[in-house]
Amino acid sequence: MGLKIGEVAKRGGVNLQTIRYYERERLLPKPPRLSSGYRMFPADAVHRVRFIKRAQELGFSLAEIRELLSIQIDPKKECSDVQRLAKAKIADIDEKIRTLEAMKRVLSGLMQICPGSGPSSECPILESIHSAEVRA
Amino acid sequence: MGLKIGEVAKRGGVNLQTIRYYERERLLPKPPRLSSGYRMFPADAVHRVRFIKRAQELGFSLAEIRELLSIQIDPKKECSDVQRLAKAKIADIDEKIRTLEAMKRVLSGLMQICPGSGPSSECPILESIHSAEVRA
DNA sequence: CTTGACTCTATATCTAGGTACAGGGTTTAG
DNA sequence: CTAAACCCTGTACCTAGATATAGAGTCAAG
Repeated sequence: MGLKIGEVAKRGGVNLQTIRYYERERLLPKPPRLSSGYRMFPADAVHRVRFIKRAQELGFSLAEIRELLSIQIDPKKECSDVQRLAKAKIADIDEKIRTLEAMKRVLSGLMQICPGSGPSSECPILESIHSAEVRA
Repeated sequence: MGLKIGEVAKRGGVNLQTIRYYERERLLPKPPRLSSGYRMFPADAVHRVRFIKRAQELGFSLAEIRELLSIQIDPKKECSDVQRLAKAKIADIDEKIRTLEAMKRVLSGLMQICPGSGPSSECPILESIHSAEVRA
């Protein structure tokens, strides 16, 4: 019973080196070793790895994921701790979206005034970049 | 006539090392040197630096900015080349916004089902991350 | 003429999240 | 028994966009 590192990596859908990296970064607990020194992971290490990848997809950094994992494990921690992190992350996401929308507005505006032909030396897009400012 | 590197950095609003970095990365042309080896920049190097920072604010990478600059300088290049880059960049931005909105939807959904109190071991947010999937 | 501000090159460091390689030891199938 | 496939540690490398440091040379003011 127990999985060797290659199996955890394959089932978790990540590179083998990534498993060792997560262990170093304290995202996975240090597993017991065989007498040969081989790591033997409990089966739920695979779930842990997938949790990490899913949380990354949701925009959490590894540092934040480490915090989520510690909340999950610590029985003194509460749901509200998780909510706090989720709320902060939503605010982050909103901020990023606002910035991107501002960028898009500026670029779209420039596209409309550019004739799309003629020498680039007179291109209004290039001219405008000289004075463009993005604000979220 | 001509500016030393520190002056260009100060007026361009960037670190002095950044000027040398931009030169290495071919974002700024190699300036002539005094007999001492000091770089002497033409006055418009400052405009070039500001152009780079503005384009970064618009979401262009340094590689893309290098291309924008080459378009601007090459008299054979056309406005349409600039439009092509701007259009691609808008598509990039849209893609990023869609991804972020998908993340936000997932997180917001999780927030709503979480009671906000009780032990984290039963937190539906944590449980859901185990099966969450983000799609733009 | 000295001193402080400036510049030079080359190299190292940083963040974030990994990936790759070298040089070994172990396990398993045949 | 041997060879492939696996694992170990330690170290180096990668992207992107810079920033910092070391050690040396130069310039300008008083």
